[in-house]
Amino acid sequence: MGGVLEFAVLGLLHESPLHGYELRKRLNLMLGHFRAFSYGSLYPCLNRMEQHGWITKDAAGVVGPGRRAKVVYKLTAEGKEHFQELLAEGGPSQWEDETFGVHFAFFAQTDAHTRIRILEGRRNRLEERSAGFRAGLTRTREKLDNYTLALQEHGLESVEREVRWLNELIASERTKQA
Amino acid sequence: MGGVLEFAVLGLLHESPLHGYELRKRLNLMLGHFRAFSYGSLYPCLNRMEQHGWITKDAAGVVGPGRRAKVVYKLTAEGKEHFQELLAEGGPSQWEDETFGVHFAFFAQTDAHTRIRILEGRRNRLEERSAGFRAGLTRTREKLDNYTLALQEHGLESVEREVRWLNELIASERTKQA
DNA sequence: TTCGTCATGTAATGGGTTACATGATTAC
DNA sequence: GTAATCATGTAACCCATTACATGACGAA
Repeated sequence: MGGVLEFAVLGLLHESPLHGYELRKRLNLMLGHFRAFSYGSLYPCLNRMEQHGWITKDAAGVVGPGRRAKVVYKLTAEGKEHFQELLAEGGPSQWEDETFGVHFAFFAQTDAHTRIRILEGRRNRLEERSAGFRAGLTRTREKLDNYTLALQEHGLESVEREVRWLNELIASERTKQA
Repeated sequence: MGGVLEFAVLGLLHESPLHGYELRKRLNLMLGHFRAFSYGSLYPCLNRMEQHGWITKDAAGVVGPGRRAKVVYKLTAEGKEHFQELLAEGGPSQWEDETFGVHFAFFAQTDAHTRIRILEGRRNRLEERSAGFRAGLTRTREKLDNYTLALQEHGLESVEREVRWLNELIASERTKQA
């Protein structure tokens, strides 16, 4: 259960009902470089979500004999509630690489408190990581070959850059609050 | 088969024989933020590799009654050969996010030609991606909310930054060649 | 009439994680 | 003696991909 895909579907359907094909396009457009989902995971996921009662499948367009229905998925009341719960969580699972991006993409639907909680959690998580990087580098610098070293240093800089970005976002959230 | 883990194990055992626990530590140290592997994937992978004849399992230390052996894994001749083949590939599969880092970490064991081929492939792959980002941004900029926009822009900058890094590496490989 | 894109799905497979189970060795 | 870390594994599960199968609709 859980999973990024489910959350993203909930978020997109929250804006408007969609059918699977369109859903997938928006998903991959929105998540850009973070992830790309295939139909092989999307449709089964939609079915599971229907069984949970979070969405409904409605046939759209003409459904004659020998015609296949175009299926439009729509959030139910329970689905909306479930999405709100997930949105408000802001716990450690929202700080991971794969999940953070998706949660961030739906920040417009959250309150400032949750936003700041997630942004700070993410930043702290990354700061731990960069500390680990630095520790590893000072400990083993001379034992690493140039390529491994270059990789570690580039990784460290990437993390530090994301931390700066998060700090800017946090600051702007705070001034918005005030 | 294939997979990042297998390649990384081959690469580490190429340097020296190791037992599983140590292997995992080095793996996660070397790959830093890229990935982390658990024993639940490492040990089964080692078994598969043994069945392929790429590595051997040797008992190390005292093995008395009621004592468990410490198992040291070692590359076979076929294993070395297989690793060399994988190293020399430099095809599209080496340009992906998950694989590139691992291949890069073993660049010291490759020749300059392969290195440049992989670096350029990776750079081209990322340039396609950043072009896609830019296209998406100009097409949908006004339809996106501020958060989604911020995410896309940060993603774009990350990709552009990695492209610059790769260009520097490529340039330095070329001067080394000359 | 054929090509591209829209559209919906399933089956097989892959490659990993978590939680569990067990035991040895080291440092305090 | 006990806690931390070293050490080896298995079983159940998860979440995704690939390849496949099918078919509608619009434009050239």
